[in-house]
Amino acid sequence: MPRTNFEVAAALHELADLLQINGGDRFRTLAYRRAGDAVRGLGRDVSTMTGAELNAVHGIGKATAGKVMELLQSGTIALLEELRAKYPAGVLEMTRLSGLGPKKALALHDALGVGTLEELEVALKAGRLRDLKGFGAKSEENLLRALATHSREERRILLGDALVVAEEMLEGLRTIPGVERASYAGSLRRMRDTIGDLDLLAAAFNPREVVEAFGGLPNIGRVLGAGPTKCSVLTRNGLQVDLRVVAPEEFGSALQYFTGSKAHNVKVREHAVRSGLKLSEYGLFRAGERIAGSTEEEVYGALGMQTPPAPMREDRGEVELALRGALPSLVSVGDLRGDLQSHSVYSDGRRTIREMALAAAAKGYEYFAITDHGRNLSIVRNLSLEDIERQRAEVKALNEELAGRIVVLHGLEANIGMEGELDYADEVLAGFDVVVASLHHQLRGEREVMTRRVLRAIENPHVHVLGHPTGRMMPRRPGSDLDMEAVCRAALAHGVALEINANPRRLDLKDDHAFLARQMGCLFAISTDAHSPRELDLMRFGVATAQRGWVEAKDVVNTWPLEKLRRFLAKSPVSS
DNA sequence: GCCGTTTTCGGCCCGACTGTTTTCAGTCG
Repeated sequence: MPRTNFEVAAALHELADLLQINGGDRFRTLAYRRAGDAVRGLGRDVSTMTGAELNAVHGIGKATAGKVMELLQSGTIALLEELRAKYPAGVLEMTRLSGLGPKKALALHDALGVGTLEELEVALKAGRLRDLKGFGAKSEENLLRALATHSREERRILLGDALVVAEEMLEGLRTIPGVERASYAGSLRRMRDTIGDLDLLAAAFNPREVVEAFGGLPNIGRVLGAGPTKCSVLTRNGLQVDLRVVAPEEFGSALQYFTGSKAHNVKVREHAVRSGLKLSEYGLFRAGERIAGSTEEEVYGALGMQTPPAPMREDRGEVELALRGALPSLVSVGDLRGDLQSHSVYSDGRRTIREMALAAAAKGYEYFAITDHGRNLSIVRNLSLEDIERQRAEVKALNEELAGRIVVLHGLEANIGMEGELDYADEVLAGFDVVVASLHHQLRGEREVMTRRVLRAIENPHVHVLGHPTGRMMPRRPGSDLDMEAVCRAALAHGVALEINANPRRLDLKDDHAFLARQMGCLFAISTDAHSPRELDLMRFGVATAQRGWVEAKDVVNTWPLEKLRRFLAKSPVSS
């Protein structure tokens, strides 16, 4: 039975797609698609919601709420089944081909009886499309190519990898004569955990020359296409990059447009229309006259709203808040005073505690926790009871040596066992300054089982932080199926902070979960889980994920001064 | 189907490109 937000959203999107093929009212189609987006970005678990609660969500009306309830209770939607019976799955799949939308896919189905990708290929090769109205030799060629590329599975790359490439390319772009400003846009600027392709934007008066010079930058593998103001290229490692060059007075509106998300843009443009204005990538216009465009702040300002930070732009209510001047003040990298998860040579880290501490001090941190693995994580070197004593002495000596520069906290990353038990007896756990409890093995259990394990760990009075809560590891390992609302409730009740692990392969809590936890009033720790000094720099990815969840600095325990953090670690009341 | 500092009815974002046409529908982002 479907229960995850992802599955419900997928069903609504499929319903929208099939209705579109069916040729119904296109706004009805749009409504289901928006409702699907709303479910996906819900933050809370849709299967725990009542019909009335669903109906209260913006973009979900009475009819859609009814369909979702039907899906949750019966396992499917009658209308969806009806449409599935009417159109072979292949028709829907055909619309995934680049250049083939619902209208043409249906035309192929009706005129030629084509109902699968294989049948389409046969028809194409037999030249049966050529004489069909609306198709020609060119469509034939394009569809054959689309079929060939379709079989390669969709590739998205990790945020961390994409950002490195983007910054490299921006650096190159800025050296091109005539380029006044340049930025990356799209899902990368919104800091999504994975990125499809890179969108770059430049401001210049000589777009043609810029486009040409861009194609010659060192890390470009192949130019896919180029026009007077834009081009698409493949980098040497196969990432597609789209560059668009605009006039400087259009840069802000273009950046706003290309940053998205699409849903955010639609919402903003609707507001513009209601205000008698027109917003496009070329600027904000009143009666054909540009009234804003050179910066995003100018554009949003002229619309009477605050500028939402890019990670918030997912149409989760940020437009409404920005219009009321009520955007939250999101946590930023500069707010952090320390890192609460890291590893040394005592477990699977690559450097000594001293080396790690010095690197943390160089970042300007006030405190820093070393949290090597406990003894039940047998796949890596871990802490024996003797190790713990040696480590404690080492930390004490280090704190004397580094007094005034940084405070080292003696921590542990405890492993959550099959029954929620941790590595050591209570009196051993009590000896650490900070205990992070994390799942590392047997992550694929049933939701009830996994949730029970995590809840037991949270209830342990010596645990301060729940580390990388779901254990996901992108791109392959999806993470445990947890009742995240129950986890948040327990964390709140027991004074446990939820980690937002900043490693780009984890980003766990992920954005949606952080959004939910923030709504429920939870506390967070944003930690790098660094295994080397360099990995301390990963912090910005954790912060970006927190921002996507609308997390504020006051909710993040490692933005607090050491004294306040110590009260939290002592499980004493923390005044704000 | 959804929604409301113009609206409980009548609207629903904007522009570019492509391939097929001969003025435009479909697709995409």
